[in-house]
Amino acid sequence: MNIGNVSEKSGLPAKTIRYYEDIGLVQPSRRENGYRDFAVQDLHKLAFLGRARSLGFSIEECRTLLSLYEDRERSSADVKAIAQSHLARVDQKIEELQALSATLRNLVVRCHGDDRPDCPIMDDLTGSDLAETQKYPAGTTY
Amino acid sequence: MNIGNVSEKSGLPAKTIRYYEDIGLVQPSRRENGYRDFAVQDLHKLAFLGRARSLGFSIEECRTLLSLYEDRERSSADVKAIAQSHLARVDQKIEELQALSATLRNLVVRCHGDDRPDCPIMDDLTGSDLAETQKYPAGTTY
DNA sequence: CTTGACCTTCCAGTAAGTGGAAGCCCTATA
DNA sequence: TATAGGGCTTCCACTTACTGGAAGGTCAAG
Repeated sequence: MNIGNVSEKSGLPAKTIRYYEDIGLVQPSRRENGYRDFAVQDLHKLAFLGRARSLGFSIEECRTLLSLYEDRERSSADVKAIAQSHLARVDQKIEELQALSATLRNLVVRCHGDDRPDCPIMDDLTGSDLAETQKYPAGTTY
Repeated sequence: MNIGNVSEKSGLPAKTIRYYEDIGLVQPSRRENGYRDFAVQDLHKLAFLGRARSLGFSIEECRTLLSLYEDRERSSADVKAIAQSHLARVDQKIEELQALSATLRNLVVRCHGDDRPDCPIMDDLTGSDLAETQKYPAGTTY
């Protein structure tokens, strides 16, 4: 199979597939004319990678998952561990973004959004709602 | 003020401050010995940038916010627009991650996590829960 | 005079690709 | 048979927002 064919079937851009070869995730053979020649197994691997990436696994996690994928003796515990730590990262990120969202939303609703310069968002960014003494402790010189 | 001093006061690493100068966010003057010499206004700008970055605004948004910060005639509407579109992006990201989290969680709870190779997570990644005809439509040749 | 903390610049690397240029290869058609 | 097109190749640069490190100049203290 040529790369265009594999690209279409796997849903991955040809560029990405070449990149995956570069970093050793797939090793297609070559024809005499230099064209890559993908086996069905390569296509399966690439589809696997596409799905794993779409679930947010990092390339290095994908590499490990791929080796587990090819290991008939694997323990599901090893797979689960990777998924679990990824899930934890995702959930952590969600929490961070939710806190961020709350802060931003609060600023946005308090901003009039008119043609005057007064702006609680700017006030937050400039720290102008903090006491001067907190921003620049007494006795500070520059 | 030397960069170390500004770094400490703004909470930004010296490396980051130099980078911000590189991309034109601050323009400290130079002493005879080549050292950067930051004015109090520079410190304010850097603190502003630190806060804006911590709220997730991109560097380019920060650049715009900084110009609004320095514009006494600005409209709060301009500031609000930036914050609002950023908020929308954040909320969108949260939704994506929540969908992702749900999918991962579902896979994780269904995985026994023992020493056998059976694994719903792997099944998802390999698409083995899809009908073969869906994966490889009849008549497909490689 | 030396030591150590600061400061300087420049280069490289991060994650995971994406865009583009220059140049083969293959097939169909005029 | 010449040529046009589409597909394939490699290589380089760019993206975001820094971060690490090397090599070397500067400054104040002891």
